[in-house]
Amino acid sequence: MASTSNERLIESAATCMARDGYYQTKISDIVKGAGVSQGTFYWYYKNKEDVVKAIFSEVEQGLLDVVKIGYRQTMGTRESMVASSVGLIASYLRYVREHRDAIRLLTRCRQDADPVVKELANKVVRHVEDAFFHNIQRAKALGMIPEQRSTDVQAALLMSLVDGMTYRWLFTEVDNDKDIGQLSPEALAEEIVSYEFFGMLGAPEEKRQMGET
Amino acid sequence: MASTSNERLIESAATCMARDGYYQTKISDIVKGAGVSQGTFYWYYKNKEDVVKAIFSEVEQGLLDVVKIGYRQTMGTRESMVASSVGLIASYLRYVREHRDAIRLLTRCRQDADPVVKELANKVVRHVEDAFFHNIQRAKALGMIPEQRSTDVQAALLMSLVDGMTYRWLFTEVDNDKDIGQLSPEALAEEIVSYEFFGMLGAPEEKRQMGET
Amino acid sequence: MASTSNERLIESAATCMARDGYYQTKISDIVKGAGVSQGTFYWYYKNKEDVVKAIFSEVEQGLLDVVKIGYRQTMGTRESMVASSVGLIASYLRYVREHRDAIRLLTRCRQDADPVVKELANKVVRHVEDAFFHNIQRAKALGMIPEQRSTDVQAALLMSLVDGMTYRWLFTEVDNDKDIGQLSPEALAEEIVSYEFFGMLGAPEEKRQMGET
Amino acid sequence: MASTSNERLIESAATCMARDGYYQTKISDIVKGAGVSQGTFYWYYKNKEDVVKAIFSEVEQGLLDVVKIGYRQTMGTRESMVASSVGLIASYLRYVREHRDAIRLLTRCRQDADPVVKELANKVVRHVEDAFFHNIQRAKALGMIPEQRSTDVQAALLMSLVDGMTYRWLFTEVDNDKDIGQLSPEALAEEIVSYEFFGMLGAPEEKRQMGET
DNA sequence: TATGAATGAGTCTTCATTCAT
DNA sequence: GATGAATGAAGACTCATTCAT
Repeated sequence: MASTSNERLIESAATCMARDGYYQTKISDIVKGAGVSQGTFYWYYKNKEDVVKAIFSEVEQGLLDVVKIGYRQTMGTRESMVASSVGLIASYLRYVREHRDAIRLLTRCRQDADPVVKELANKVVRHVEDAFFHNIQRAKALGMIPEQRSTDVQAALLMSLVDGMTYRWLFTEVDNDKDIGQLSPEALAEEIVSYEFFGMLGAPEEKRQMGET
Repeated sequence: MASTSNERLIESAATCMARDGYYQTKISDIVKGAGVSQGTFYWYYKNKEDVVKAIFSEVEQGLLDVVKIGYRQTMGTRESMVASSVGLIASYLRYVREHRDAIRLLTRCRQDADPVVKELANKVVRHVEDAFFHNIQRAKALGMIPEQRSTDVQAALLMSLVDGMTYRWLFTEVDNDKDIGQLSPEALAEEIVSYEFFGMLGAPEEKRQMGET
Repeated sequence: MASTSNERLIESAATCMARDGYYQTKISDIVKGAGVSQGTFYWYYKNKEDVVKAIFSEVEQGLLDVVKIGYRQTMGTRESMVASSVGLIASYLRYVREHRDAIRLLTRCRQDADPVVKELANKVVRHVEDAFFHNIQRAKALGMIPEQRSTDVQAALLMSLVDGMTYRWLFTEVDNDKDIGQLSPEALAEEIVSYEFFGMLGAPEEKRQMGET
Repeated sequence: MASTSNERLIESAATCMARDGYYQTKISDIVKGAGVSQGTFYWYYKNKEDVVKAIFSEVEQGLLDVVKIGYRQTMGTRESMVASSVGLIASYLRYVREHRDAIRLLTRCRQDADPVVKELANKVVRHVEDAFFHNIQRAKALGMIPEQRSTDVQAALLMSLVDGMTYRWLFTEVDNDKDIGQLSPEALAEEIVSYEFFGMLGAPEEKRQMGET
């Protein structure tokens, strides 16, 4: 509770920037949110760029920790692969839900922030995609996924899927969003992973079911 | 040739805003790019919001025209469905490549622009997603796609895929981007559609091929 | 009378900066003095540095025009040399009195201004000293002044004399200043030139007079 | 060795202010240079004005001690007068060279500092000029210098000479300054005194030498 | 239609100064 | 004696917008 000025500043900065964007957030908004004076901001940070860096470095590690756990060591059945993927994506979704502000800030800054911050944000996301890439590569090496398709493209497709759905899930206003925002992390993860592995046509058993119907 | 001030303003605005973002683009940048005076801008437009609207209304119809062609009327084989999807996505990609600036502007404004413009941009994208939704629904009605999964979610997944890959394809610097930026619209469309229908595990024939190897 | 905003700005800037110094002069002071708005300043000038440059380039030419007239072409008597020197210094003094503000600004900026402005101010003064140097050199070439002493040092001594006395004459408050501030340009010029040529011991005829007394 | 915080503050203040000027020197610069904290400054001094006063009171006495030694008691030859003047100016130059920072600070503060400090700096210089004044007056009383010219003006001329040349000698960058900066205190003193007494036309013996050549 | 001078509110940033520890 | 966190007033600069011509 008796948080330090510094902590209050970081938190307020994340909240404001997630809500209003990097450029639209004024230092005066941040300090108002933190309940400190204008000068105090500059005691801790050189400028806006500086706070964002601090926020990013916190979030990057968290994200990577989650994604790297997905690294598969041994062969398994297709079912176990799918199940562990669902588990991975679900942890990812739980993580981002816990860190909504930082994640939204990250997403926004990839498009709108000054060049240094932009590049930093993209680097974070690139690191996550790299982790996805290695997971796919490993699955191919273990013979669990066919090798025809480019792993680069597949990692990009997966990243697009996860990224886009995360945004829809967390940040799109409900009335526009049908029911996606209501899904549990696990349910959404299941949808994503099903799509990831089987596409719109679904898993064989699903197809079988369909054939039977 | 001798384009009007108005045309030059629209074009300059699109270029500047695509490059710098909505808020970061100054009226003075736009008029500089258009080679007219500050006052002239205000003769044609009330403010920044006003130009963006003009740009958006141009692009929305184009996008919808492309997507609505994909609306399937009659039953066909799975192969023809996939082929026509590839055709659809490829036209989409060709279209956005032709209208890079407007598309990038649209994408950026969904996240960073004043509320009215933001909502406008999101509406355009929502319309595209609706078109996807109806295409999927129709395919389900024709029995070409299993019906278990929520069409809402599937449309969102497809939109994420198309949106994310479009961004990667057009706007990410090459060195970070491996070879995605180099793909032809057709090749990229093929990758997306394959993923869309069959996921990472690939189409049955691909799996068969793999099995035979 | 109906002077332009630009003219009013230049004049106000010179007045303020002469009075308060480069760094202590606020843009808000300048615009207040000019009776225009803050924004108007920035329409005409990039910043403080920019106005000062404009002021300096005006004054430099004026100063050089005065000093260069002193360039002696033909041999003459010692009396004519002294007389023409008095004329030169007197015009110089009249000029600086007419341009008090610019001159004071120049003097202050040689010590206190940002590096670019400082260097600019010093350059102006160096040009004046160069003109003095050439005048002395020419007088030596014509055999009117002994050649033992270094012309560099002599020019510097003369510059110190003129500079220091100008400052005392124009800018030192009277009560501290005995009667120097009351002298006419011609009287002060006569004092300076007498010292310049004959030093404290005075001209021969003066010495003679003294001897006779 | 282990100098006190107070000593370190004084020294740092002199260094910073000599280099950057009164107004441009921040308290934070001073404490950085002294290696103490911001708060410590305010333990010893009320504000910037306060430190400068401390610095000035140190330097004033030193300067006066040097100049007052020049006070002539008894009649002598013109040569001895010149020689003792050279000695006086040379001590002065040695002194200011030893106290460069304080001297530069003093010089700068005469033009740019807040009114109290400015007046203080001017008072120091006025005291020096008074000492010059009395020396000249005494020389006149002893009949060693003609009396026509105003002693006030002569003292001011001498002060200008000494002041200007000191500045040139110590503080002007070499490449702009030809060789003045390279002179020894004695050589420069000789130049100044020769000019002081005989002006540009030189001493009689010099003129004779010239005539003989 | 078109110009560009003029405005002033809005922000970032600096820095002397205070004060609890 | 000494620290350094905290303050807030002051000042530079930006930029959307207006308006007379």
